[in-house]
Amino acid sequence: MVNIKDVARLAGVSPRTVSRVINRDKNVSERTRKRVLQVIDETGYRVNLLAQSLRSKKTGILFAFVSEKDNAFLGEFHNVTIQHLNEAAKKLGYKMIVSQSNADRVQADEQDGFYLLTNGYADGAVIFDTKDVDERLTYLLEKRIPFVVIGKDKHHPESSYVNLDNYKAGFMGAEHLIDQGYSRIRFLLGSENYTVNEDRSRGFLDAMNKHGLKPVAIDYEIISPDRAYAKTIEILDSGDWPDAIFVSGDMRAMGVYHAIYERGLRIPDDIAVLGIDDIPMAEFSYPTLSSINQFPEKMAIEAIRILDRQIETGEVGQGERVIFDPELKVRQSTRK
Amino acid sequence: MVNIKDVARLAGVSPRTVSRVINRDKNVSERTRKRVLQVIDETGYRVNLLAQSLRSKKTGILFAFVSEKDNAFLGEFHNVTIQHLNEAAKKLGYKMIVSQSNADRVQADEQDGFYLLTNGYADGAVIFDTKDVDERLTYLLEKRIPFVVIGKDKHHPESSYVNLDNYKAGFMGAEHLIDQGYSRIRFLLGSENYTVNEDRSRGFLDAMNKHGLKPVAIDYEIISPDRAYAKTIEILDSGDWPDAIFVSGDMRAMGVYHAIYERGLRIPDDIAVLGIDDIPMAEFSYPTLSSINQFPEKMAIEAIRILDRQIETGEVGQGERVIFDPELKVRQSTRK
DNA sequence: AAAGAAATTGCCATCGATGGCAAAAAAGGA
DNA sequence: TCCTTTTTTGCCATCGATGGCAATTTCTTT
Repeated sequence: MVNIKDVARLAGVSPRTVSRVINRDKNVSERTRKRVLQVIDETGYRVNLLAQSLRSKKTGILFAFVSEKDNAFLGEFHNVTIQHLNEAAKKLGYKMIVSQSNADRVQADEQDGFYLLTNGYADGAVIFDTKDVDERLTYLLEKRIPFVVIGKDKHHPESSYVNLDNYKAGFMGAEHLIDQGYSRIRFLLGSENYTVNEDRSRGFLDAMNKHGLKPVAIDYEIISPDRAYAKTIEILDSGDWPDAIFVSGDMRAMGVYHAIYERGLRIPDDIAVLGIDDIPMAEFSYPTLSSINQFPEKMAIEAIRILDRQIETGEVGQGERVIFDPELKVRQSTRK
Repeated sequence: MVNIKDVARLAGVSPRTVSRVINRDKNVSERTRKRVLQVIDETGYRVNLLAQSLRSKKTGILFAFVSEKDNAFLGEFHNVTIQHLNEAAKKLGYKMIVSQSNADRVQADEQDGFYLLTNGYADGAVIFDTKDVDERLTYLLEKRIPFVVIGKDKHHPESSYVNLDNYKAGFMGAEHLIDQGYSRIRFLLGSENYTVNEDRSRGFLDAMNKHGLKPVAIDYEIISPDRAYAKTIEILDSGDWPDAIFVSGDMRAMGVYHAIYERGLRIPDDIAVLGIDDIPMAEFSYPTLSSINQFPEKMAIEAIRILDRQIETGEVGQGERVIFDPELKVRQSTRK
């Protein structure tokens, strides 16, 4: 592979001059610039990013970490948000990369994406869905490596995050269903030890209490459409039917739909369904799915902005936070 | 950030010795090893991967490139395959990273993932779904940068790929529907200029011809569940109903389902639906979705194996190919 | 205890690029 | 034309790690 010295030799200049041309330094005469550019073109020379980054102590790369479990959340919030993160990162001149990394694995094996971040391959990271206690965050704070959580980290006052007001989302969802006249409401949620879900369930329960209702149950570990399907079948076959199912994640709501259809029931007449995420499919399902919007684009933009600031100023651990208000989109699936 | 020299100084040895300890070189006395390890522990030293990779000319990193458009294929084949690629890569000691990169952008802007690959940030790449003509592949071949396509590249005899026999998949799907007694079949496909889709449609048409049938139509650009929904509504409202819809992508098949439900029709009695991918949801939908399996896990393993071989041996451009036979999973959605 | 073999450690150059500064070349002024 | 100023270019050191080899230390052996 041709390097800067080769180019320099072929162009009859010093490597330093080639470097200047590459970096658009104006202290280069037009004549040499042309010559160098031509050699670059002829040889197909590409600057070595490893060397550049080593020297400059900057990679211009940001990681987005998804946990292995998350990836099972196919087609939901993460995918959409990553799209937006990507765009936002580009706008600020960063390169965005997605990698898997599991919480609770600080001294992770070298294959884990987290290893790349801690060992200099990136300038910072966006971390999705941290667990109740996420050792990685403690580690990053200690090392002063920039990061932003998408979700909530209640354990470190210094960590920055961008989050939906999940308490409000849970509250709002329950109250909407109650408003519509539903009262035997079941709430399907992801893993219990994620703060996001903890908040949602608190909000949900508070709303139920406020109206003097008890939820039929809150079901955890509903982390995919097929789990949602299986759980709903189980619920319907138990005989003790709810009149509404509130489910965290629109894709999972589709699993709920199928179970309800399979048992010959109708939405929303027999059972209402309310989702969270408001993905495009919510509008293109039958019946159209009521859902709570998380504003993934706004979240992504804020996340990158915060990360960029940390990287630029070196001020890590300022505990900058942005909380979004959930927005309810009422469609057919909850209209009695 | 603490570096190898700091550790060396604190441990009272030379950097070279620290390096030996890090790399588990056995030519180090037990006493110094202990001392060095202790200093590493105390200081929290982490080896700088940029420096390591620059020196060794190896990063141990593989990219998986998804095009921006692909990401709209939420929750489908790509997501699952990436999971498997990740695992397979780990097994062979690589770190796997996902990035967006668009075909036809060789001299891409610096933010594009492709730039990272061509400029030394990775050892090789898995490229999804190349277009009919993908300049990137030409470029990588010329530069002798290892890559494997998941899909098919009919333009370069030297490029390696792992692929489903898409012709056969199209053929098999059509023939299954015909066997079941359907004859007015519509085929919904992604972008026309992807070789994958070209092959599927050829297979489909050949099967129809073989049985003396004409497809009602082949519809392209159906790249997401919502597009599938919209197209199906359009089809149903046109009055000229098909009796079966064959759709590339199970997630998109869900869009078809919703449109059919919305128009008050039943699956498979009024209209049959057949998907491709065989994602978990196929089994957990109502009715369960017949689908054609692409064997994402096997594909991922083969892809990584091929890539690893290229990297290890330096033999790039051998045109190694692995083609998988599609497997039809018959479920309720196509049983008359 | 001396000599030779084996184990351990350190020095230097290198991977590819660039910041800082000095040297060289070109331009401007009298 | 000579001197000063400005522009252009090059040298050297450095980012952090490691391969190759030489130097040193330790261990064997007689």
